[in-house]
This record gives sequence, C-alpha cells and structure tokens, in this order.
Amino acid sequence: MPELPEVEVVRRSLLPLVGVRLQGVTGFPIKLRRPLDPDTWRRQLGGRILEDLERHGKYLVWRFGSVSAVIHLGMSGRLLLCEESRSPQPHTHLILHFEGGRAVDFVDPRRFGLAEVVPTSAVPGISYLAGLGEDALLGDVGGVLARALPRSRSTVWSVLLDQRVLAGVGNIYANEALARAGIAPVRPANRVSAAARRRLAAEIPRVLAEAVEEGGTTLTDGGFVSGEFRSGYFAVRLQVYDRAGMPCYRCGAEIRRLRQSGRSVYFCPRCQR
DNA sequence: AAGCCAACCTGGACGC
DNA sequence: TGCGTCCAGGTTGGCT
Repeated sequence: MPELPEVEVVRRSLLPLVGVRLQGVTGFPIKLRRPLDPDTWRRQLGGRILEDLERHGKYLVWRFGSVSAVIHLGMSGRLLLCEESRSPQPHTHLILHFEGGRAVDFVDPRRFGLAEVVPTSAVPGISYLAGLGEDALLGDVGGVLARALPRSRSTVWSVLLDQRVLAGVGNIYANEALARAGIAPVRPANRVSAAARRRLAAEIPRVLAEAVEEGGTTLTDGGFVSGEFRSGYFAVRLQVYDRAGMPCYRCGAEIRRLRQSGRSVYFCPRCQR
C-alpha cells in the first residue's frame, strides 16, 4: 500500500510528536517480516524523548537518542495518531504511548510490515537500509537512471521497483511515472533512449511530490490513511494505475493491464513506447 | 550473478 | 447466505 508519498505523508502527520517523551509501549508479540517484541520496545525506548523522525525510502526511522526504531508499513501497515481514549482497531500490534495523552497505533493486517529497535549507531549498517539506493524524491534521480538503465537487461518497470537503485518507488508510482514519460513499462531498460530516460528522471520526483501534496493515494478500498486518519486524494490524478479498460486521458486508447512477475502493470499502448 | 517467482498474510470484491 | 477465486500499495530468499 504505502509507497514513498504515503510514508512521507505519515511522517509529516507524526512530526508533532518530535520532542515529546515516549512513556511506554504495549502490544503483543507477533511475527511480522521479523518477530515483533513489544517488551523490547518498552525496555529500550520507554522514558526517552523522540528526537527525530526520518524517512529512508519507504522506511521510517524514529530516533530516541542512542536507540532508534525502524518501521516499514509493508502492504497494509498504518501508523495512527490517537487519543489514549480510543479503542484500538483490529490488527493493532504495537502502541506507542506518548506524554500528553497521545498514542501511535501500529496496525498491519497482512503483517508484511517491519518494526524493530536498533542502536542508533547501527542504523546506517542495517542491511535493508544500507542497501537502499538514492531517494526517489530528494536524490539525483537523473544520475541514478543514467547509470542503472543502460546496464540492466530487465524491464524499465522492474528497475524502478528495485529499491537498491531508487528508494521509494512502488508499483503505483512506477506505472504513473512511466505513463507521464511515455515509456512502455516492459521496454528493456537498456533500450530506453537518453531522451526518454531524462523525461523519466524528471517525472519521478514530480509525480511523487504531487502525490505528497495530495496526501498520498487512497484507492477505492480506502486502504491508505495518514496518521490523522485522512485519505489521500492522488487517486483522481492517476493516469494508468488501476484504469485497465478505461480510456487514456491523452489519446483515448484503452489502458491495458498485463502481469509482470506476478504484479499488474498498466499502460497506454498508444502513448507509451 | 542478475533476474524471475513463490512465499509471507488478511480482507475485500466478485461470481455462482 | 455462503463458498470459492482472485486481487492488493512490498520484500525476501531460493532458484536458475
């Protein structure tokens, strides 16, 4: 569910907690991408002040002095800023109790998410963070693509989804950036022209920034909400994603969907080459 | 060794 | 109403 814009929207909605003391942590041990142990969270983080909340690609890093927490939302994760008086929704695995009567509920029905505590000094070395490529919103996307595309024999779509190349792009925004750049998702990466590559490099941060402005993408299933429970409004701006069979806004041709390594890719067969 | 693909989960939408 | 099937915003590990 959450790609870079959604994670950034969540991060911004939680920023009011920076400078606030974490009083305690509750939850039940459960297996996510890795085992989650709320007791460790309470022991390591209880009583500490949240000093910073950073985003690395789709990961959120919460810095509490010498100890940090890393959270990834997977497909269905939510971080909800709540009053202590609420009743937690189903699949709430972890609750961070902050001073002032506010809490953050980590909810993740599908349990593809990640939530773990690590020494702050170890954060740069964590394999899944160290392996991330440049940030797709803030990094040198042009330089990254100039290096990565010519030497990859897989599709340009699959290169965009590779977090080791560019951190933060997921399926929705990969499809959308390719649509805006007029590039067919299944085109071999090493056969994308320099001109097309430059268009793509420009469209990636552009589409991500627009999505952040709109509060992220909430599909019709209502999956994504910010920390303040707000839906995002970028879905109405999607040109191809989830629009199979509908007309291309630019040329009227039918948007097509095909399966690529188990996932759906959407494109306009006329506008995208 | 890059690049596929199944597996990890639950829930919602759909068809019969 | 219910049951089966397919689908989903991500990542990993095991294979070729």
